[in-house]
Amino acid sequence: MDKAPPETTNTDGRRASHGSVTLADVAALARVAPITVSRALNNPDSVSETLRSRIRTAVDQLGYVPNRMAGALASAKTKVIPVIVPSLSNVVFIEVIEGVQETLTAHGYQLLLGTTDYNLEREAELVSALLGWAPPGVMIAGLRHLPRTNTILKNAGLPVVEMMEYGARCIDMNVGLSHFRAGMEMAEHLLARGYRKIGFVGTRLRDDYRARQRYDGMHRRLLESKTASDMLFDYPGGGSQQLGWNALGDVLKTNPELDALFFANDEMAVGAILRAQRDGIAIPGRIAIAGFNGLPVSSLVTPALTTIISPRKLMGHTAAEMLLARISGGSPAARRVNVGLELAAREST
Amino acid sequence: MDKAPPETTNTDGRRASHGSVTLADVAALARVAPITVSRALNNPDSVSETLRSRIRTAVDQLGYVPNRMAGALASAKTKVIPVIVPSLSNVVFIEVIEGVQETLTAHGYQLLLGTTDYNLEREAELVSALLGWAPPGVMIAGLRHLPRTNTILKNAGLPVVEMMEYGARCIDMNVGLSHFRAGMEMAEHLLARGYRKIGFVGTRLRDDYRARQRYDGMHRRLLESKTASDMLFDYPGGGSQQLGWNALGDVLKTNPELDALFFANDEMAVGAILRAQRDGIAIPGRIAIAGFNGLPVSSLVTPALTTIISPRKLMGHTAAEMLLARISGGSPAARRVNVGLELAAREST
DNA sequence: ATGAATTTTGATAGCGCTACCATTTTTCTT
DNA sequence: AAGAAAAATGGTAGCGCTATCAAAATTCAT
Repeated sequence: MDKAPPETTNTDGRRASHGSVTLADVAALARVAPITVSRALNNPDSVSETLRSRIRTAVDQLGYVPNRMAGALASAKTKVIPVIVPSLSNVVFIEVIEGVQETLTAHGYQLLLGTTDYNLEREAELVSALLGWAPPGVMIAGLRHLPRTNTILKNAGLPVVEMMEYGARCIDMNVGLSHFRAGMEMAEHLLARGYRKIGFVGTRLRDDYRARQRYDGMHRRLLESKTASDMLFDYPGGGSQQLGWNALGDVLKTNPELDALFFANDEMAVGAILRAQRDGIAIPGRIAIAGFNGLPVSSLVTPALTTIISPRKLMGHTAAEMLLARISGGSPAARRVNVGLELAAREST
Repeated sequence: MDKAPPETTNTDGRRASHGSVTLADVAALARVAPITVSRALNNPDSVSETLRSRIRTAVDQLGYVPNRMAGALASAKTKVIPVIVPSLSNVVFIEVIEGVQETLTAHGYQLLLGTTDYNLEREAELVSALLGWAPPGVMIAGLRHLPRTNTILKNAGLPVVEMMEYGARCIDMNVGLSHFRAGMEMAEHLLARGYRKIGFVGTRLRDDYRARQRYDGMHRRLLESKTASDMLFDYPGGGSQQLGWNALGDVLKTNPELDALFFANDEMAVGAILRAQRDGIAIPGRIAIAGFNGLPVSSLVTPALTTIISPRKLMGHTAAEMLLARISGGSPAARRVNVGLELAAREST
């Protein structure tokens, strides 16, 4: 905080980055070689106490901030990890990111965020662009990508974790849960409670193929039962509470024969419950409602929402830990982890 | 996708970053000078059509991904912008980030995410660390930082936008709203509806000083009125629906004389409403409830929640636009923007 | 005390890219 | 057609840091 130069450009007119205080300046002030300063900062134990403290003083005095670019370029190592998710509007991704962030931060890594808006083309571009940062690993949502994306990631030869869904084939590592199975379990539950005409309400199902997998799971189980049938409702727009609110009205009007609705997520399901409350529609009397995710709100609404709880933060933690394990040369406990799911049977069904 | 080398290390045993295909390789294949490839990629118009297509072919054939570190080091420019927020558990920050992300992405910038967990010490470290990426600008939540943080940011001499709150003194640019005013307006509203004993329910108010400012605003207005009084409740933990749910019970038991509760955010307020619904507590008959933020759910609960709507995504967009304007040399329309707020008087009061 | 093993420090040479200026080629002017 | 202006291309020299190996200083063993 003493004599940081106000100008961003050097006096000689040549390029300069930010504070313009370089490692060499520190070295000069501390009367040591630049490489020693580098060591003192990155590997303190390899420098004697004397020099270390002299260097620390110089660093503080000059307000030196290491240029990560230069360091990364020289060592071909960074501590920035791209995390690629479809969207930030969905709480689910947020919580996974949170888990990832917590673990990464604890190990001194930074998170470089990319969103694809469920567009695989954009995902491919993003992966390419982010690889330009020479990251030590990549975290990405989903198992389905363009062939191009798979190729790029495989060729990059770095640790990759695919998150959110669990499946047989992954690029490198995989942490998630089976959405197909989630759908089956919910179908099982609804059948057990006597529902026979079940609607699945989702949004943008062509893009959100994980929600679609839940539908497929449900559909399969209902087919097996031979006594029940389903109906698929696909709305445009994000899976918000407002959408669930609207959907309940629509569906009841156009398909009064339905006796249960399985929503693609808790947000929508909660919206539907709030609508039912407002309009005096009996749940589960008139129609049963189920969701997916196990958001905290699901247990607070009346009636409490039947849902499938997914361990989102755990997923983030696990994924980050696996990645870090691989980065530091070791191998993770397992290359594929199914974090599982838990059906919470509550009042709404 | 042709001949990407499987190894990460060079044959000569020296360091290599990722794909190891460099600009020089592309140049060799296209039979031009490296600098021409650089130009073809960064400033296509300055290269003839002939060479440009020859270079593009070479790039595709080799699967070349530019090394951003090297580029950034050489040009002292990056397209990565640090965004520093207290937490990801709060929807409010997410929506601002979303807005920021949309605008930044549209201009080819990347978002480097940092969270402080409401810890100013950590914030200072984060700022320092992120400046090491020589970013062209910085976005940070809040106007209150450690003196050290202010110094670092000012000395860095780059565009800085402070978001979320609007105030007189900012490091460089500021986009937000006045939380003090929000508190006053809510007090005004509650007074107008005849409430006189008002509780403010928040969490971690020492850290979340913006919530505290809302309380201060309310307190001031109530003092002026001379007829009303307030009471402050400060809970530990995050401001979740569950916490609002619990708080309603606590507060009614220990302070039955209260006739209104102003929650620090909509999440808590909605939790309280859901609890009231479940327990048959009349709102606003027994007690009025108000929130802050204007989350979509606030208008879906019964009774609909009175709240103050803050334009969060707009804040993110505006902030990002101002920053980009400054980065590209221009100056933003204004250095300080008050995005304003809107009180939605609904059924819960 | 003396040579060997160990620790600490330094000199050198890039990492992959772009700024800067010089050179060549093309287009324009009269 | 000859020279001037403009456009396209290239050579050189770093950006700030760290890997590698070499040298110096220290500690250890006998």
